[in-house]
Amino acid sequence: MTEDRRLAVLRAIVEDYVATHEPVGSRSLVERHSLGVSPATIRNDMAALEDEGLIAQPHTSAGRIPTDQGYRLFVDRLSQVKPLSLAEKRAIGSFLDGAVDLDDVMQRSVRLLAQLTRQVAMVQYPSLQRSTVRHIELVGLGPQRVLMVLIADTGRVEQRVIDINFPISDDLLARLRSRISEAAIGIRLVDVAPKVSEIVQYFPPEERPGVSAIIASLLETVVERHEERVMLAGTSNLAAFGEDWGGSVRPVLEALEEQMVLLRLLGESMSGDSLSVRIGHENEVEGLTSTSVVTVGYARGDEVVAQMGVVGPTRMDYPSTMGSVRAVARYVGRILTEQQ
Amino acid sequence: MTEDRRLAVLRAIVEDYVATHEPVGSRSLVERHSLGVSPATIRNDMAALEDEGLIAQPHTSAGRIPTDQGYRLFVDRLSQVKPLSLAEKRAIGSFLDGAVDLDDVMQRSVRLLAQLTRQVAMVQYPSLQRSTVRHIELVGLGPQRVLMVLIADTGRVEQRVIDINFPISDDLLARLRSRISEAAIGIRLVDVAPKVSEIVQYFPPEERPGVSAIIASLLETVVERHEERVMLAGTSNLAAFGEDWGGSVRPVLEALEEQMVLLRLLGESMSGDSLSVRIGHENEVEGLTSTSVVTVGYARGDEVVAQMGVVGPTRMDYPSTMGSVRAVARYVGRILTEQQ
DNA sequence: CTTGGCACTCGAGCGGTTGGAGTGCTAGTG
DNA sequence: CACTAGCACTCCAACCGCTCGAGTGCCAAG
Repeated sequence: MTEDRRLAVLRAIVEDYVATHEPVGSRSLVERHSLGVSPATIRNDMAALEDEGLIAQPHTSAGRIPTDQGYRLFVDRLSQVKPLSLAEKRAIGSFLDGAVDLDDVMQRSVRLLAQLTRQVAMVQYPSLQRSTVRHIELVGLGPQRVLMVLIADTGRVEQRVIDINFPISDDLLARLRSRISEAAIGIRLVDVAPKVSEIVQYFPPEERPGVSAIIASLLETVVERHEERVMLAGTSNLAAFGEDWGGSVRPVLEALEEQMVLLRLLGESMSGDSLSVRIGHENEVEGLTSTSVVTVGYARGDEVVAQMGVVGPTRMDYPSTMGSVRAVARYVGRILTEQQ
Repeated sequence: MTEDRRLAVLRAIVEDYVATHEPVGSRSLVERHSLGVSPATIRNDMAALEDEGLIAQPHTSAGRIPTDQGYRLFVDRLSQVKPLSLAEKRAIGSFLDGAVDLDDVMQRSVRLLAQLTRQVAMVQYPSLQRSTVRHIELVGLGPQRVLMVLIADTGRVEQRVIDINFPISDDLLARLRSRISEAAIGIRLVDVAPKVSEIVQYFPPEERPGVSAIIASLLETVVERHEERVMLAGTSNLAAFGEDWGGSVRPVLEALEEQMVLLRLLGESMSGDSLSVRIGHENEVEGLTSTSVVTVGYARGDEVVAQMGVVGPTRMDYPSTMGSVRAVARYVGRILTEQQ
């Protein structure tokens, strides 16, 4: 079937281009892959593929390179996620098993991911919103200053210093703490706001100003503000593919410096724990339109709590990258699940 | 005096080269700076400067560029720290004044510094060692798990989850907390270890295993481990001077990704609050031998608590850079001092 | 539908040439 | 003694023209 061969040609082009970073021509194609036809035939197929917008030539009389659409089709229909080698699996284990903290787990996994894929890795902290509250602590630091510490079941710890315009006694603080704990512990953070808001009414009027200041601050801090955190690693890998790759590294670095951008990259695919691949212009983030982003959710128990992934050139090795990302995500998921 | 003119020539060379990024020749030098002598004279001076190792030519019949030693002399004797413009001063104020947290202050200042200098900025958190303990909290998370929160007078908050092999009751935890507080609050962290170690003896033998586990963990965590933290910003500025600048960006990015390297960069000059400038090969860190590092300490009250600074190409505008770094450091110091 | 043949295109690489910027040196001047 | 003018020399950067090879598109034949 001729259509089949065309796809085989596309696959071959993608693979060769990813391997060599050079436009691939009809001759070298038949030499490397045993396609059983002559270069001329391949040329016809290539012309067809070019009409369909799957490949392109940088200039007349050069080989072809895949377009974003070409990669898309390759990823969707022509490739399979490549499982890691045994050595790589072991590497994951030995790299991550020593982690003591959630912070530690996050940091190790992002580094690991960068190292495995030789690209820029990002790992999002487990979402606060989706976690349940395990513990809340209020500590008086001074007459008008309170430290609030919140611990989620994922092991995430958020702290914040709150300044209030009303003096707060230790006694009040203790009562407040137990009220809040009562109302919030075991509850998912998304659902905390209404529950906690009510508790103002349990306090006598003269205490309410301080109480509601703290509560407001608590809600604002935890529910709205730095809600999601992202770690980054492997930016030096940018230099490697920046050299031969057309564009300059600058806009990419700039984009990656913005937390907001990272969150968008990771957030856009909050669809579950299946691999998400966005290729070239599919990324709406300015500056990253010639990169691809591979992300996947990782779970605690059977609930997806956040995303991790990598950013690399569109001509990356998708099967391997997807394999690495998925493997690390699963391992992190297991760690999170085990350490109840 | 002929020696004076030579130095003037060196200064002119440095200034021109920093401005244009191109080797500067005798003719253009006399044109741009009114030195009152002819190019030929300048050439003689240049030859002398070259003999002294202060300037060099990339190849015969090209202009001269300063050597590391040339910059050194320029910084030490030929330049003055350039005060910021009014607009810049205002920018610092409006940028930093809204900060709510220590985290916030750190993050804002590092970004500000990157923006002002257009280089890579680093800011170190106030040293734990040099801080005094303001508050210690122990919170039971489960039968064998404790969260420890430590707050320093600088506003720095460190938290850590500790796993112990002995069950710990809430009551014991409370007693332990008050003992530790008693022993540690108001004490500098460097001096905490001996004081806190003693308190094991106040507990009955059957409780000692758990107690000493917690204390050991506390000391290890706070005194030894991630002791110093550094934030980074402006890596995208690397790309800008990577383009025309000889070397590739890669090794620099790699070096900057290592916390340890950053700490060394900032730590090497813990000599006080005076500006430190390390030029080119004076940096012993591999990968940064063609960059310069400008750092300065910032103080809380009258004690230097940490360092901040920037990394840039050796051909940076030293007076301005030094001005910016110093100004931001002072402002941060003021913020830290005011918000007791 | 496939294939071999053929003319055509275009970029990369090479060598030679030129122009300009810059130097060092020497001899001359206040 | 310090400075200057002039001159010969060097060398890079840019330009030009050339060739070579890889690659294409098309056509006619199997």
